[in-house]
Amino acid sequence: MRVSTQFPIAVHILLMIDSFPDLKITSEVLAESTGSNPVIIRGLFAKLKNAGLLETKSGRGKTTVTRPAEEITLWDIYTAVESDAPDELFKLHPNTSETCVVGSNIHQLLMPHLEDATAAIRASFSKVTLAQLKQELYAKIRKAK
Amino acid sequence: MRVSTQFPIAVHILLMIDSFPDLKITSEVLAESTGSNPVIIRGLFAKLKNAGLLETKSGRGKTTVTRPAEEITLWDIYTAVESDAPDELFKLHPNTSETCVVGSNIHQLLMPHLEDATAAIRASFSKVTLAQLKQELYAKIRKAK
DNA sequence: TTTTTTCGTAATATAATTTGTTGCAGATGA
DNA sequence: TCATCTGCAACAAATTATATTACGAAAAAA
Repeated sequence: MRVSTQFPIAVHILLMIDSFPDLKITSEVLAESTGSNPVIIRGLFAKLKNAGLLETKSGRGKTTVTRPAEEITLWDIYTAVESDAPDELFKLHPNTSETCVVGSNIHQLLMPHLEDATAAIRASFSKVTLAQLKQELYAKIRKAK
Repeated sequence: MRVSTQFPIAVHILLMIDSFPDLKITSEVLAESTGSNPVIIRGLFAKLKNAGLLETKSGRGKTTVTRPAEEITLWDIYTAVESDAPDELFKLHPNTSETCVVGSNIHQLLMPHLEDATAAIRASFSKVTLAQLKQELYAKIRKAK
């Protein structure tokens, strides 16, 4: 099982923008901070905008989080950026035999259990808000001082 | 998030071997049924043996499931075949900036939540046994008749 | 003991996916 | 009008997953 790195980067983006509303946080700055590159960031901008979590302006690097941080969960961010389809989370093998009793049934057999696991992930991620992450971040910064 | 196809294939393998103890189920047969190929199957044999779920004999294609189907869960199979490390399930971006407050903390910040999500998956998969899958398979076969 | 069958594993090749790069059009505000 | 960014397409590179070939070793049957 392998997730792309887009999810943590998306969290990173929202966290930075929401934490430092006065700074000019461009795709370039975020690329630097995330260790990614500007085009990936802009692609994530697009996805996050699409999910109604972010607003961008071309001119002056003014990106804003459109919802209060208390109302954005990790699951919101996750689904903004990656598919939540159980058979994409847990990939199925495409060429199972049609003639074999197991082969012809395995996908349907597994599917409800993959859906359950997906629901479990959703429940877990839904409990954590961006606001909470911000607090945890501040706590870490205070501690480091 | 993308899982490899190894997990469903591993389930497929155990299901077939346990369901048809009288048939000779070789890596070749399984390759045909799963739509994969013999070497992949043998690699999974090795992992499943390593996890104490399977026994193989070179000579006569006699593979046996070493535990009762009631005592093998989807999670057992999953961990036999794939890593259960939270930061492998949900991959983190490797090159975050050390100088940025967010960049230098994001991994530690996210980790506990990824662990929670992983635990949720474990709990979900742990509820389903191979015996249950067998029953569900039989039910499907009966229905199809 | 010889033959047959099948697993075990390494080496290599192919395919799929992800990530990174370059380039430029189109917004936006100074 | 100019500098600054986003948006997006096209392409390149890198990583990962899957498939193939090949051959030795183990086990059982002839």
